[in-house]
Amino acid sequence: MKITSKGRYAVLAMVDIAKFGENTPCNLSHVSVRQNISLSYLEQIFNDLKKAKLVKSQKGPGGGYRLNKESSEIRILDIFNAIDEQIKTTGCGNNPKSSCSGTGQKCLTHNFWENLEGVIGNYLNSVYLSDLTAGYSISDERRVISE
Amino acid sequence: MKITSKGRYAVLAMVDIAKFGENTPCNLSHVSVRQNISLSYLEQIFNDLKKAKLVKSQKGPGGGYRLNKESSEIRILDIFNAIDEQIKTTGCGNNPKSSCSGTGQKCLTHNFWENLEGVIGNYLNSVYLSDLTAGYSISDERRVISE
DNA sequence: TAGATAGTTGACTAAATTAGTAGGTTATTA
DNA sequence: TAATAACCTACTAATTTAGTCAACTATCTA
Repeated sequence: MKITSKGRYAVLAMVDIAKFGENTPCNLSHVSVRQNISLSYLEQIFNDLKKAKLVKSQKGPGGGYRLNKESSEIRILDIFNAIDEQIKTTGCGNNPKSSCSGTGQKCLTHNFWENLEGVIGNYLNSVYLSDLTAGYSISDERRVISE
Repeated sequence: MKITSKGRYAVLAMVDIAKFGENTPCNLSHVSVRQNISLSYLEQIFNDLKKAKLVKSQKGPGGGYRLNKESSEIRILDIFNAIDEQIKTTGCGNNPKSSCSGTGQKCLTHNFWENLEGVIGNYLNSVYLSDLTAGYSISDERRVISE
């Protein structure tokens, strides 16, 4: 159960933009240095973010990226969707009608995995970019003591 | 944000064992056929499950695997831990003191990712194997409508 | 209008991980 | 003692990830 670096980077870079791009556009070289992410990789990510209209761009000197909405209107789930970071725990294909593991019917655990996806999705949908820039604290949620 | 097949298989196979192994040990060939999982792969998985004492084995003809506890005492998180399916969304190493992306300090999103891990962990910790054998329903939890 | 800046695009690739396969050994029981 | 089924280790093919590289286009400023 992991997140891809792309997903982590996308959220981190959006927080960076939200934080440093309030008055002036942020160019990716700066984001790259501040957050320690490869510039070329950032370019790919911002390509997706722009297509999803989460950011807008300005070419040329002094240009860069800015948020396209208030950070209080951008949900983390929006960022995940933009870069196609799917929340996918079931074994079946994208078609919701398709069966699990090619057996022609739902596997014994299908509903459970769907619920897990729901739990994760609900959470990502409930957190806004503005929550992160405000210094989201660990005490905001109970943590599980695993093991 | 995905689960590995190993993780999916482990939970599915445990449900299978819980369901079909009540009176007699389940041999993995049968599980393999019923759940459509490679036998050799199942063997590896059950090796881990046994080490974690979630199942016990019986060699020889008529042998197989059975649960080592009541299914109402086995949490899904236990299964994840047994096969080392980690819930890991932060970018930093295993050492909790280590920094994110080698910068020597926590990244801007660190707390958020930790919270996400907590949300997932709490959920997996709250569901028992017995919930799944009882026909866990999608209506047990609210689902998010994403996109 | 030249040159620098910064976004845009697409093709390519090394490394890591996943998802197995293959082949044998050991223990048990009928 | 033959069949069964767990146990164990090494290997590998495929996929995904996490980038790199190279070129192009738009825009601003001097």
